[in-house]
Amino acid sequence: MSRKVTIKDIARELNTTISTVSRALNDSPLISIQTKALVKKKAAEMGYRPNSIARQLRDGRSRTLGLLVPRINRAFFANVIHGVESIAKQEGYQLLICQSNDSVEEEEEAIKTLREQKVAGIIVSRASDAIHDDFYQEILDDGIPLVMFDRVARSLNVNQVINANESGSYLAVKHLIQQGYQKILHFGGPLSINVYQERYAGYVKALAEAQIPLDESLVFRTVLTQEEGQKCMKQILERALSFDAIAAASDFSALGAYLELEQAGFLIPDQVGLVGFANESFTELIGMSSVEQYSVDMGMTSAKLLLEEIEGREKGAPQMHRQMVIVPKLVVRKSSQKGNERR
Amino acid sequence: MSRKVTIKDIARELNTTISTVSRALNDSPLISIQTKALVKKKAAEMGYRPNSIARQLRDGRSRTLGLLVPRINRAFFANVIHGVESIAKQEGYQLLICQSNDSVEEEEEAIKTLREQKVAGIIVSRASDAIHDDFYQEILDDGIPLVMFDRVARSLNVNQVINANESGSYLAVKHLIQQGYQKILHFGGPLSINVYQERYAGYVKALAEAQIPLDESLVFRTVLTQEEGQKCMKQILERALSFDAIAAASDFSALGAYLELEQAGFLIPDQVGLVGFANESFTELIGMSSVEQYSVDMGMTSAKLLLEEIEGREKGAPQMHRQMVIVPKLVVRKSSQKGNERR
DNA sequence: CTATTTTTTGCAAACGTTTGCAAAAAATAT
DNA sequence: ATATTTTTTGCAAACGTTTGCAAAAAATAG
Repeated sequence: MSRKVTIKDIARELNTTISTVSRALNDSPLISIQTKALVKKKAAEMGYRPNSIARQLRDGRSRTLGLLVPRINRAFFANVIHGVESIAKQEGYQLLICQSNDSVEEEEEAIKTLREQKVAGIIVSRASDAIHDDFYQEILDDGIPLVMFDRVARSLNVNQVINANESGSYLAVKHLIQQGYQKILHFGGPLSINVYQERYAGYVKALAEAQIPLDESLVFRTVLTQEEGQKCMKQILERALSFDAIAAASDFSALGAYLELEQAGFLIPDQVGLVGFANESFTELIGMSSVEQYSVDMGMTSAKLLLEEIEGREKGAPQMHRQMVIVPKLVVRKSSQKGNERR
Repeated sequence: MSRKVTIKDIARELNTTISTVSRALNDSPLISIQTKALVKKKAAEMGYRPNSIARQLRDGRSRTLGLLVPRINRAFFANVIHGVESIAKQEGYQLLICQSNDSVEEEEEAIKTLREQKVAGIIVSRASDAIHDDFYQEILDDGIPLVMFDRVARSLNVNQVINANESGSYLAVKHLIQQGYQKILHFGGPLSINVYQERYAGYVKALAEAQIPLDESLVFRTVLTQEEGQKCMKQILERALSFDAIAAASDFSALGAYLELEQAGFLIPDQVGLVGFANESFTELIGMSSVEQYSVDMGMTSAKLLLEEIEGREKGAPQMHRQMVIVPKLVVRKSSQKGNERR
């Protein structure tokens, strides 16, 4: 029935004008308490709901944040979303969530629609096949508040929230070495993505420190998904490559390897040590060591950073780009502890 | 620099009017191909981006769908979101995603903001502590296109996409019985939520069919999370309650039980059989039988239903409320197959 | 009781679109 | 050439808000 009640309707009922109604509902000091009460009562009575579209159009800003992730149904990103959402809600912002399905095209498409929606700012983690940064430079040039997290464009002067990936990976590999493993494989991702480049660097660093010569034939690129991990492991076994541990840049590829090894009858951790990355919830269940990334905090931090930027701009504060680095933690479980060396 | 380019700016540059520009950009047949080309070229050149806020205000409908789930970081819902998102994107709709954190208050709050955002329609799965339906009746009365999925209000005349929960649960329990288990516990949820009521009904039905008398002391309500499952299991063991299997209405509570049993030295499936519900990805890893719910399809179906409803209204088609029932599948794994009876 | 100040209200413009209707321009028919 | 039709363009209103400024009402001062 009462299709849509507007402030106009309320004004008519009350024999007053829309300005009065608007101000009353917004608790403007210009309005007497009596009228305020009157208006509010009538508004409630008539079932008035503010039209935020109209409001947004009127005053430019939209109180909606855009959030773009590679995939929603992955624990890491789901947790980040959760973190962002909690802060956004707290500050009265809506969230527009998109996924790029790890494709640059979809990523650019999503950004485009987010911009058309006039979001107040954007939080993004890049697709795994992203290469160039000019796209984001453009967003910055246009003055859209932006925060990148996890998979970022390091070269860009932009707010970013990242993991100390190198040190996380370093910790993992160092741990493997301390456990007595010698020939450690690395399952990594494309070096064009900061996180994989950095995790690789951590691997290299730990080996160097232990004076183990780097053997590039032990390094496998773009082994990130469970399928890829399993397939890669299978090929390695077929080729009878000699190794005794795997430091994976992804829990999923580690899982693939784990399943393949188990099926092939290898003993973990006695014959092969295994460490993943991200501490996805399944790792606990199968006793796989991994690197905790504090994903929820990452989301909360990203949201806070973005909101500060947005509000700073509104106040005309000097612009500033911050980089927050979250220090990860190695979670040691069974998969990387050789029985005879367990303390 | 070029803060925001509007059709007005384009019109000025081209010495024409906004109506022409608008029509040209929208490929109206009223405009000559030459002007269309001219306008489009200029628009691209000036970096014009349509302001969808203005567009939405102008023509009422918003091409944004509201999606409200209890929790984002849970595989089932993440997959549903994924499904909804794929259809929405395909049809050119945005998605506004909210979570209720399983609280009715937050749920109502979220619905309120979704309505203020003037979403074209809403897809919702209710909080686990939801009781009454009048809230949703109101939304229906206001003519907002609505689809409920999974946790729905069965009594309401509203579009719904649900699982055949009863038959899923029935299959699970029947399977346990066939495997030779006799004293089967049920870990359930509040009966005010359709899914738990129905899963309980399936449990009851399977027992009745096998002529096993129903023993209410074997039924535990509100054992849904991993923590609850673990705690409940612990108490059961302490009380030395006699049982040989568990049919859980949630994979998470089943997981809790699994861990507690394992810790207590019980053998699964030899001493205790276990079946969960939802087929969360971790179930495969630990070999736990479960009921597949086709979550991505559920999301896609919900989105399609909602879009049909929305477009039907625009065309003034007769209103209709559909109920889609997805038939679940029992996935049998190790946790419910007694060694000696394995075929 | 009038003059001044303070408080409260109303008018009207603006945000960026889309679109019905009228007007102008171009094309066709006489 | 003019009259008629068809194609293309422009004018102006509308969507529901917020807000600067002027006007009215109420309160205070003289």
